[in-house]
Amino acid sequence: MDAQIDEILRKNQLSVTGSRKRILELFLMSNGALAHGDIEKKTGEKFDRVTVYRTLQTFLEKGIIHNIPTADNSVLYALCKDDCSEGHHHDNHVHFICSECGKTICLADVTVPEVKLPGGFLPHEYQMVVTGLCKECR
Amino acid sequence: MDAQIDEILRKNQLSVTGSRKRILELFLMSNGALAHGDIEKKTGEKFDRVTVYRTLQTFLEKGIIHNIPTADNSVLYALCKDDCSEGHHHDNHVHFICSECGKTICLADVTVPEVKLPGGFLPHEYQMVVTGLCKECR
DNA sequence: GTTGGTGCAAAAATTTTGCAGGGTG
DNA sequence: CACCCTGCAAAATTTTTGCACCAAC
Repeated sequence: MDAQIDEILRKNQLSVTGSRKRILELFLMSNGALAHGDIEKKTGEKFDRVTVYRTLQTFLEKGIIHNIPTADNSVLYALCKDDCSEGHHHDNHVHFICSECGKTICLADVTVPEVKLPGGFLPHEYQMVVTGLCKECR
Repeated sequence: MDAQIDEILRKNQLSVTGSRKRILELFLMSNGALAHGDIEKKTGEKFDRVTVYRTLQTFLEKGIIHNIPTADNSVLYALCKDDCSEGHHHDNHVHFICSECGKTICLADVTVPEVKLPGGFLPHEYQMVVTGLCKECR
């Protein structure tokens, strides 16, 4: 795990620092989406709030994580797949939001279907969000 | 138009007030999604910022509008179709967000394709957001 | 007249920015 | 050692809450 973290950071030309390692570790462990608040809690507020903001921003720019839309418009981040390059996400799986427990789940196996757009539109990224009840809450 | 607005408000057991009429009118005219900031601008700041917040909140609860998740996690609202009842939305058309001019366009003719979910998930609403360049900006 | 909505003020929460010190490569 | 990252402080922005007044029914 530790080696994996280092590799991800180095591959993106980022210096390996404590906060980056820890936050990246959280994403690898959680296997889901994290909010800014989650990260603060899970690190035990060991890092400055500002550092968390900047680290997330950096990860976003490098394409290590992406942000995902949620039902209540809070800000959630999730790990990108390996084939995300800088500024270019191929993260077109479906996100499921449970309206009961509020959890956001990445349905990695469900790919976003292609849609035909009216002429003139130049699509760049597709996102799909399904809301409903998850396994536990139904 | 004015009669239509009154009817919508009355149908939802809301008193007909200036701000509600104006904000609802904006949604009917825009035929697309509006951000909180858009509304403040388009009303010429005639109404208190707080009133706008509360009006939007009320409309949300009544199911007159719904919020749209966007790629950059800004908060957008759009009118619900007629068959939206309270807390029950069937607004499954595609939203297009232009990354150049920032406009959000409802592609009413493009329906969201059905996707197969893994067992256990009980879907309620499908939303799809496409980002890219619109006709004017490409 | 009663109920509910609005505006104002203030507080709370979230996010951004500047700068000096410290860790990384 | 040069550079980038972090923490602290402060500012800017966004959202929420309380209360008195006014408008809608």
